[in-house]
Amino acid sequence: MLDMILLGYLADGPRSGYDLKLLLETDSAHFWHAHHSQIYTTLRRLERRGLIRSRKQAARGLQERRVYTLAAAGRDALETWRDLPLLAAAPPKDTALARIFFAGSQPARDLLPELRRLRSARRDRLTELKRRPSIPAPSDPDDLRPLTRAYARAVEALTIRWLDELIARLESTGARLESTGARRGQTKTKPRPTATRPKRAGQGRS
Amino acid sequence: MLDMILLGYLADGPRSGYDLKLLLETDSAHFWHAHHSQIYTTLRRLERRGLIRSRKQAARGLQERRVYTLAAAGRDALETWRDLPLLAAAPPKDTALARIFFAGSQPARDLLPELRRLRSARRDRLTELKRRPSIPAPSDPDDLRPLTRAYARAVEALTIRWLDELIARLESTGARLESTGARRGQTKTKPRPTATRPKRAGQGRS
DNA sequence: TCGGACATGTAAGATGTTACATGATTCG
DNA sequence: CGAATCATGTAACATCTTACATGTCCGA
Repeated sequence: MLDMILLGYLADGPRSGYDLKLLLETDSAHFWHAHHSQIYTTLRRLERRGLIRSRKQAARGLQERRVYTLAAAGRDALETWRDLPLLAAAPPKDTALARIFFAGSQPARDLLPELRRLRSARRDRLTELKRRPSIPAPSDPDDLRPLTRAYARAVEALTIRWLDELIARLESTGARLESTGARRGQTKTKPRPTATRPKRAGQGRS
Repeated sequence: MLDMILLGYLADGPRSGYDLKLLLETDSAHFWHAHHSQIYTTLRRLERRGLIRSRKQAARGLQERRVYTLAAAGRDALETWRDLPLLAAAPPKDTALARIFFAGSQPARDLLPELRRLRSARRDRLTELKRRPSIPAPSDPDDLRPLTRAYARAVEALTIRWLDELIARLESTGARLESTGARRGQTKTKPRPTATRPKRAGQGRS
């Protein structure tokens, strides 16, 4: 897949490895991620296979960079990929959800502060998605790229709402766990835990 | 991560590799995926490292199976994982979205049928998520597992809605490409000549 | 002159995919 | 009897992560 993403961007015009790294971090962060090490090695591999070509470019006042262009074989590969069935869609892998899924039980487990941090990170992601305009591409006449960003924004908003509900729920059912640790078993819901605004969770035991 | 998911399920009780494979395919398909080959090799690795133990179990009338149980070291590893910060959340990787992102431009590109197939697959996924009740786990007193499924359902619903809009949009702006070409196109600033339309685009009705 | 952005790489190891392989039991 | 489901594996390969490594240029 990374191959195709790199070829996809190179179809817009010549790009350096660094350019592509920045594009992945910004323009397409909502559907893919790669470390720079992987980007550079993948570019070299694509070049060895003749899908792209590179030349060194020493711009005045700038460090030397290696600029890649799409070769004919690369354009063909991209075409082939685009003709592939769109199905067999990405099996989702969400480590944060996995953590929540298996967070259960622990008596004094401090899941809540973690969830709040997660929510805040997701809010940042949403702001970032809203702030940065899509980079317009001539090869995207139907505005598919901005539309995928709109989708990503909607997913972020949904995620934040879900986290809100989850946090509210845990606050009401588990507030006492944060004050008195070390108790396990049937902890039934106390009628009045605290106000809707809980104090910050400190570690009571030493 | 797969390590932790397997340990997480083994914390509920003894399970065979096959059990875990089924759990991944059903119970946790909404946040993770693994092939059986990876599951079996990972279990062997976890056993070599002393995190889990296994014994062969030849049930009458059934093929022999190898049943794993969580060892003390495994329980510790799970605890450590649960204490890790929840952040640095899964960098999203969505191949379908990548395909749509880079689908642009091609004059007679048949994206629409593919999108319809994708939507239908997502609808199946949603039905599946609704149909199958969450497997109740004693180690999940706060119902976090069903709640992550509820989240996954909401994401599916959102995805389907987005695909609906996208399809509608492409139908209206690109209808003339599929029909006889008589319709005037509006909206886009793209002066598209209706010239280079190939007759058939792949669906082999003879 | 120091830190941050620019810019590019290598290497080891972990993780994940695809293909190959085997064999039992159950149901129609 | 054949297909589906149960059940477990190996091997080759591709992909991805983490750490190490090296420099330049620009502004404060």
